[in-house]
Amino acid sequence: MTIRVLIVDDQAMVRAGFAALLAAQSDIDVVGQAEDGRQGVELGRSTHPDVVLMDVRMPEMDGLEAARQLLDPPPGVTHRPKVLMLTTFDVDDYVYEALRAGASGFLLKDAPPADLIAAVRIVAAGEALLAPSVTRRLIADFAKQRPAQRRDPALKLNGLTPREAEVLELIARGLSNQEIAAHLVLAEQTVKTHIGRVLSKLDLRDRAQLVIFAYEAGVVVPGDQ
Amino acid sequence: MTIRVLIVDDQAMVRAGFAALLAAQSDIDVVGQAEDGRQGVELGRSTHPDVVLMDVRMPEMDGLEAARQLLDPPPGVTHRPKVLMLTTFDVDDYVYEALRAGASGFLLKDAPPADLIAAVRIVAAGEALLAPSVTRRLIADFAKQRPAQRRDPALKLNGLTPREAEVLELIARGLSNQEIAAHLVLAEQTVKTHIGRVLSKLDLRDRAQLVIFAYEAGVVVPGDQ
DNA sequence: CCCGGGCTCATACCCCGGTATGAGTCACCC
DNA sequence: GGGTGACTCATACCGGGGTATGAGCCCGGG
Repeated sequence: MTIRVLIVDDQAMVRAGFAALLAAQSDIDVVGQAEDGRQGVELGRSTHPDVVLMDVRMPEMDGLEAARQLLDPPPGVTHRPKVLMLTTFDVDDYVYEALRAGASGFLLKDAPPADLIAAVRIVAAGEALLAPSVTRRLIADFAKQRPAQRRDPALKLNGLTPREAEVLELIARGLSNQEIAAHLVLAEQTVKTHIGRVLSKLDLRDRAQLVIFAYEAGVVVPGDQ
Repeated sequence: MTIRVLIVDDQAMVRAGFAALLAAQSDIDVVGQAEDGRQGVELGRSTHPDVVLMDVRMPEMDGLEAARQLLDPPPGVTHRPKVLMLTTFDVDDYVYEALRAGASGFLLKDAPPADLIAAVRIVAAGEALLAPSVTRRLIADFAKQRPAQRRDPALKLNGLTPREAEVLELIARGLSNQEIAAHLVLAEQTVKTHIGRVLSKLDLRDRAQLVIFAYEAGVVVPGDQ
């Protein structure tokens, strides 16, 4: 079972180098080469590679956009290759863009050839791999935006009772007082009472500020419903 | 300049294996071995290693807690080693805990010896490195919680006008209509008009849901004020 | 030139949300 | 047994928020 690889890079010499390197592996087939993003997307659709080596900076359509199109195909297109991004420069925002788009890896072109080959195999296997400097950034970012967020029952809900915390979460989900009452099988007034206490305990004004607090305190987290 | 390494693992054979492997490298010194977390923290403080190889599961004090203590030292202790977590099992929540605590890497013990050696060097150099399966999880998580968030001027604010977007952000900061009016030098009614249009465009009900939308869409981000 | 969209504002209405006050039940603890 | 705190609910008030309607201003584009 050979790994089908598509190489997308605007520099002919780079393409040739990678192609030669990879084609020399018995388990890897280079099924195509493209010199810009647009062509890369086309070839990606027609040659259905397992792995696309994608340069970041390219004329016509950059690697990020091309990766997005390959990874989020229009209805009808079923094939989704793995994308391994490559860059000459020591990264920056590109990385995050690429990862958000669903890329499986991010390597610097100055990596040892053996690393590149290993990377292709890893990515083809459904795993992922990043250049060490990229990994460091990602971890730092990850740690920063969720600083040692202990998941204990009691967050830092300044002395909220369980019931109050429950109400707070429902508010942060966008429910009205009536809906909360229905949800918890309570009278609407009871809900109001709880909310009143929460507001005073947290020193806030209205439910909009409660929602803000919930997000900032990690009671709810963007993207989990 | 040799790399000073401390090995923390409850299995004597594992310690011996790693020690032999690493000590054979000319640029690596094994400066100590510990068989549980508590001892690991002690030795970490006294032998000031550059890199700590830390097993996750251990009696007495697990690797996570030990890593936390080494990476977030009490006042007075200035030394902060890099921590490279090791595990036998294919990971889970441990990973996230470890990364939040500031670990520089996470490897599976079944990785090739050459990988372990390379990892020590990478981590010592201030970079980071993860096992491919871990990398995949981290990326997936990263991509999920910030889904393809285009950073262009226009987010995905379903056709909001600039003014409307501005109002939305102020709502997401917790301001009342009056305060928004004052802030933008407008009549309160004008603010209401804008909000009304935003609500209908986004198909939402009230300002609380607007706040939720703002966080989910990345108009505002937890922890940036 | 006129048309449309973005922005502004007024008047008027209604209801949800938040406040105030008081009170009843239950569980737990000294 | 009395006290405390969590939870429940009622009645009553009112002000902010959201809706509806209509209108004027300015700008850029057909």
